[in-house]
Amino acid sequence: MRKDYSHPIEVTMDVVCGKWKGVILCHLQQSEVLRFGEIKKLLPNVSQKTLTLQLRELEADGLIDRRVYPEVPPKVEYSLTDYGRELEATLNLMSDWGKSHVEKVELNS
Amino acid sequence: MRKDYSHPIEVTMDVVCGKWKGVILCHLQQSEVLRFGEIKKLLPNVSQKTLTLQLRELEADGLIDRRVYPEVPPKVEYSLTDYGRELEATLNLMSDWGKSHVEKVELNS
DNA sequence: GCCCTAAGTTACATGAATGTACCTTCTTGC
DNA sequence: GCAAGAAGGTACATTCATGTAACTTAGGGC
Repeated sequence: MRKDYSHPIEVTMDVVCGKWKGVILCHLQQSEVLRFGEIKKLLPNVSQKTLTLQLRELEADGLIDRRVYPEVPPKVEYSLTDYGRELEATLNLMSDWGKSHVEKVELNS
Repeated sequence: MRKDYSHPIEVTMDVVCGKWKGVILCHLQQSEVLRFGEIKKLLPNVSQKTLTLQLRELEADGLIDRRVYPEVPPKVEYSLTDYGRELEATLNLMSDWGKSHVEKVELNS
């Protein structure tokens, strides 16, 4: 953990609020297992370095599992841990709210 | 709205992921109405400028209401909009997860 | 007349987060 | 023996979010 939190929600936000973390988690929810390259294709605008970093942080926080196959070329698979799956309901609510927010904003324009 | 989103969860994260926004929303959930100074006391480490900015952004996104009383010295009250209240369940889940994450991390140390 | 008050604003500085470009690895297919 | 492939690492640059410090406003209490 990183610092002093005055409210438990800050913990969750710290863990989830990277620029790409939410989307990564959502995709892992749907697909169970994804390789690095597959995730990269799903997020066309993320850079290699940043994607690696976001995945490492999610791993360090215990949300995802990283399985390396000692092959060449390399093969690395990512999946949600049980612990990460405990965020499923939250992530789904956030997606739903986001969808309705988009619709709301489009109505007013 | 700010940019192209590839997934609806990005919208919610954009709206909620300021450094102080989650906590502000949680406090407004509990207290109904808070003055600027009260919020500031609840977040002892936020700077004046940043707090103002976060509140303005939440207002612009329709989550909170800002009521100015034309008095001197000024009086400004903030409260959740109905729309902001639709995030209640999400915020509560996030708080719960955060609490259990803290407990989990403390066990391993 | 002067200071205090609450909720700002402004100009400037800093740091963290993210991006770009290029290097590495070893094996298989040609 | 050369290139391609997947998943990185590294050095450096840039951008974005926050922070600091000082100024503003106008009425009430002294």
